[in-house]
Amino acid sequence: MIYSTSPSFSMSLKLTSLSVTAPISIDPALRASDKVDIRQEPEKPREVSHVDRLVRGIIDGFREGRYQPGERLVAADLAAQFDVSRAPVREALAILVGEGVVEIKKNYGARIRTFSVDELVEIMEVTEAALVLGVRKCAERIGSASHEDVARLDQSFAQMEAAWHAHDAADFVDSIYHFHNIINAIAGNRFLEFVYQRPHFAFFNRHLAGALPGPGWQEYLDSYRRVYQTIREGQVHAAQAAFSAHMQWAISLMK
Amino acid sequence: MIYSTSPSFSMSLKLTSLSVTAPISIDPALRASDKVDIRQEPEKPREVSHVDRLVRGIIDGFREGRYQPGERLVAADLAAQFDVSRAPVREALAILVGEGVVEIKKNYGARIRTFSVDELVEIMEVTEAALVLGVRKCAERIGSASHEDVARLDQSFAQMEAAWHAHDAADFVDSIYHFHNIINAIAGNRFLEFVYQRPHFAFFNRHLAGALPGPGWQEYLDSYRRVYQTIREGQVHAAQAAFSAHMQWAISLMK
DNA sequence: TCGCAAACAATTGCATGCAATATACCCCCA
DNA sequence: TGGGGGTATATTGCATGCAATTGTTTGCGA
Repeated sequence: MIYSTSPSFSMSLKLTSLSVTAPISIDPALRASDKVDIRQEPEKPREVSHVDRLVRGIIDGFREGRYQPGERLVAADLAAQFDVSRAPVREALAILVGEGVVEIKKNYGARIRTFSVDELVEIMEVTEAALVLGVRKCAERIGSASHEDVARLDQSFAQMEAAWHAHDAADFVDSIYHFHNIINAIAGNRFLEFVYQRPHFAFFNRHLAGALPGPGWQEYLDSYRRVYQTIREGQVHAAQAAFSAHMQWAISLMK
Repeated sequence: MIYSTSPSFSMSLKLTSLSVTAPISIDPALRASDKVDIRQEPEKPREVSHVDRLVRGIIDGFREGRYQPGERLVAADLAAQFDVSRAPVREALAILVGEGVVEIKKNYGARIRTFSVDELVEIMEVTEAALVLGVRKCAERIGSASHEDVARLDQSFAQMEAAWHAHDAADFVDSIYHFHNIINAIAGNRFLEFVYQRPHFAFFNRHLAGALPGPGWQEYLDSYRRVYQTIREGQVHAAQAAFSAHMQWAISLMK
């Protein structure tokens, strides 16, 4: 079967690789919709395009602190850093502009966007609105979820606790992002997964770390423990309420 | 004041032009956040890049039926159609891939994505979750909204009614999209505006038109009238409930 | 007639080059 | 010393070219 490496699959792979951020890897099989001859594609060594590498690399670079918010990004420099020409760099930057992650100033360069507190609050509100859907549907479906999914949820919350105990705000925010990705996956709404995995959500999420290790550090984990436990117990309404309350509290804290 | 055409503004303009779709034009002044010397920028004849034109042109082409879902898009052809080289075409396609609007098959061409009913349902659920935030905050703030904003809301609903009476599903869906954009603007959450104006929402929204002029055509407008009226009266909870109920009803209709 | 394989054509992915232009620097002058 | 103007520089935006790779077609054999 030479055509097992179906082209539509390679594309859907590309799509996820564009939207997903470093530590989170979503099973590609989840995304494949129409074609049926989809499997893990063992032979191909995951050939990603330069554009994919660049988009990931730039976002990861930001997440890992290599690029600072507001920092100037010059296409030629990036091309040199990633050892490619400026054409794919420009395509990657175009994607990131569309994502709202970078701005391009003509004849000057791109730069990573910054956000005011007001903007972060607004982002939080929208994030809450979207994620509460995932929390609700996840709690509804946790009873019929696979053992692997439940285990991943447990493990993810454990990671969150670990990051919290280590007082590592960046890791903590990352683990929350990861936690919600698993919730969204169990919720079974692929579009929610897709939206939340868009670079701008991952990117904006990272921005929140800056405002985080504030006075409510203790409360933050407690809230998420409530969300986690009510989800595990399938208490749909309680989970939803716990999550919304947490987000509203976090928002009020930011102001 | 020679620096009135501030660079950050030209960028935010570019961003909106990337994300907004044809018939909907959001007042750029709404988007300008930090800098204050923002005005309609009268001297500059709105110089858009080729990439912007292409992104808009392709999405509009889809919205207006020029490109069909699943249709093959060849970069060289698009370059000829828009009278540019393939470089900006590739950048535009890269953006649209990131948006989930097109897929690119290597050495074959791009094509406009199609969606199953299941996927459309999932999209509707996320859309509801996001838009209900706008409906709520709009109802909260309608009392202190400017006369212009209220007038735009009224006018938008009138347009919706007109499209409905003309039995034009595409126009009707467009006017709903427009209606929600105004609601989001009044709601005052710019990130919600930004997210909802992303090409993939505009694009997905258009897909819904195909499933629309079904059995509940009458009910559809009635629902939105309830949403509109309760918003106008500032009945926060009722508006929220009316909108959610409508969406749930629409979703159940699709299954 | 059907299956299969090899050659062909078409298309993408990427590199490179050049013109337009915004920014930054420097020098001059007050 | 501070401000203003002109030049130089740096960077983008876009066009073009080429190689790699895929889809398609055609021809051959069973």
